[in-house]
Amino acid sequence: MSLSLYNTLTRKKEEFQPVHAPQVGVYLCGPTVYSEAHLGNARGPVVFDVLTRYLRHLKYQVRYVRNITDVGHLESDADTGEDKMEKAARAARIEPMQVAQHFANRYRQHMMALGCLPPDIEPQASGHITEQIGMIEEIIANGFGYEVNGSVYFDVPNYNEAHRYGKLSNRSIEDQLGGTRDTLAGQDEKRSPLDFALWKKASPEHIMRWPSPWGEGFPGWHLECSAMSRKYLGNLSDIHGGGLDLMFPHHECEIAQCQASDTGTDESRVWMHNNMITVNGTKMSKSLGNFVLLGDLFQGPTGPLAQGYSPMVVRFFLLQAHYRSPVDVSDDALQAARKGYRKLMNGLRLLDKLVVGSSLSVAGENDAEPATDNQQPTTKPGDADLRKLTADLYTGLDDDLNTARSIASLFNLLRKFNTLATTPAALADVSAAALTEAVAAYRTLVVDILGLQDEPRANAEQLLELTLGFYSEAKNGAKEAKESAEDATPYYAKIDQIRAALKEQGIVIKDTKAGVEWAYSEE
RNA sequence: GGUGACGUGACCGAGUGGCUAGGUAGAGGUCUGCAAAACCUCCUACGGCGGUUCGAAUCCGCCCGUCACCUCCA
Repeated sequence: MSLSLYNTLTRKKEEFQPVHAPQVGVYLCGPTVYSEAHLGNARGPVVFDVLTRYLRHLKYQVRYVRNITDVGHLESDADTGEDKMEKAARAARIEPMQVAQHFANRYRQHMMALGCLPPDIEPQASGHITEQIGMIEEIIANGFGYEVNGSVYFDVPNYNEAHRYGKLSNRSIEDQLGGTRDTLAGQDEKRSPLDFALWKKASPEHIMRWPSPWGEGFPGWHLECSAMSRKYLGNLSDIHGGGLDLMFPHHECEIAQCQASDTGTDESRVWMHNNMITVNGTKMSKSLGNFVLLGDLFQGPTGPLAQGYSPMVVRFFLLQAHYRSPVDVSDDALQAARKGYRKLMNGLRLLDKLVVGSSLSVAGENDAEPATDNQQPTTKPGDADLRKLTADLYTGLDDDLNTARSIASLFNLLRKFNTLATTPAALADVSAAALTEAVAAYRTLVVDILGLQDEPRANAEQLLELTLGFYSEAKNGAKEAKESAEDATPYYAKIDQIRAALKEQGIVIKDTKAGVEWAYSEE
């Protein structure tokens, strides 16, 4: 079995072949940090987290790059003065970089909560202005860029002569010219409406600006990824990804920039695009205002949802669908996911008992029949079924990262585990080897690859209060018994038992006039 | 207008032409002091109309419907 991935560039599933095995370079277009991340923003990171986890499981040496775009993109072509970052900064009366830092911090928190391992490199666009300028110079030198009034544009028609602009999104420039909508303002500098900015001259009020050969300005909207991918993953990375809505123009422009610069490649061998998250069938987006912010979602009711859902439930929910399918958010769907997630976690907790139970039953078997051969049979009748279920775990993942199928396989294996746990006869029917293998595979897939962890639902202090409640009841019982001259011994026994049990946990009970209190033991 | 998806049982959601997806909900049962969990059984669908085929949810055509991108967007 080997991993195959759907490549947007070739429009088919391809067996994954690293450019330089065993190294694998993965790039995911990260957030523009001018606002809170919403659920839709989480899908790509979760999918790519599973992808990189799985690649590592397959023994590849992965370098995972996920950028932070902290150079604000302009609100529109027409708006030459203010960009998103500056707008947010002005609203909050702080530095644009403070805005970027704030939302980058929030983003990392949310991603961590969702179980996404931090990327190996998290480059910031603002820290790679030099690299971006260098790339622009190459593009100009190669005849695919031109300067006008301190701005530099990418010459799409000219580029299209030598290469094909639109190879990723399957568009032709004729179609795009024909279908151009209302002429946008601020386009007069461009030779063609299809051209896009590589460098923009900063207007006097523009705060985020850097010096360049063309004067003070800031880099274009697609350049940072091309420049940073090249810097950290070389001229040709293995996998480049993002949301479907980034395919055009963002990724298309990235490819053009790489081909037009000295990079001279498609930037990445495989291009992957995750589908959108929808609300009532419509794409969740900032502009439509139908978004669910991650911070709100984890906390409680928000937008179309009547209640909150924990990060792990959200992660499981996202992984229950294939990444190229749209996913619709609703309370019904999330609640169903929550139950499924908990079922999977209960299974995780069952695993240890299962192995212990197995060895015990094996020992008992041998004790009962000391005369029989002491050697454990290497295979038993139940092994075939168990091994089949185990092997099936990865068929989904191997097929274009189909987490939905692998999760279905997990539930099938879990049913088997539950049967084994409750049916000694069935347990005796499988060999320790097959069982150990199955248990390890389940745990590896759930924890290491899908990145699902048990979320503690019970609060330790609340559980302690509960215990202290029973303690108080025993105390009262003892008191009443004493007053009515009855035997209080059973109550004292219970009291002592609770005190001893808690003491083992490092907790001492203190009977005060105000009531029962506790403290950490100082011993 | 161009490009590209998608329409699966009560809900969510996989699906490589023939073999049970899975989760949730519902019904019945086993187990159980009660309950929960677990297990077993059931409900078992593929937008419509044609076509290809021994056989199609799966391939082809048309129609209906939904969505996405073409403008910042994961």
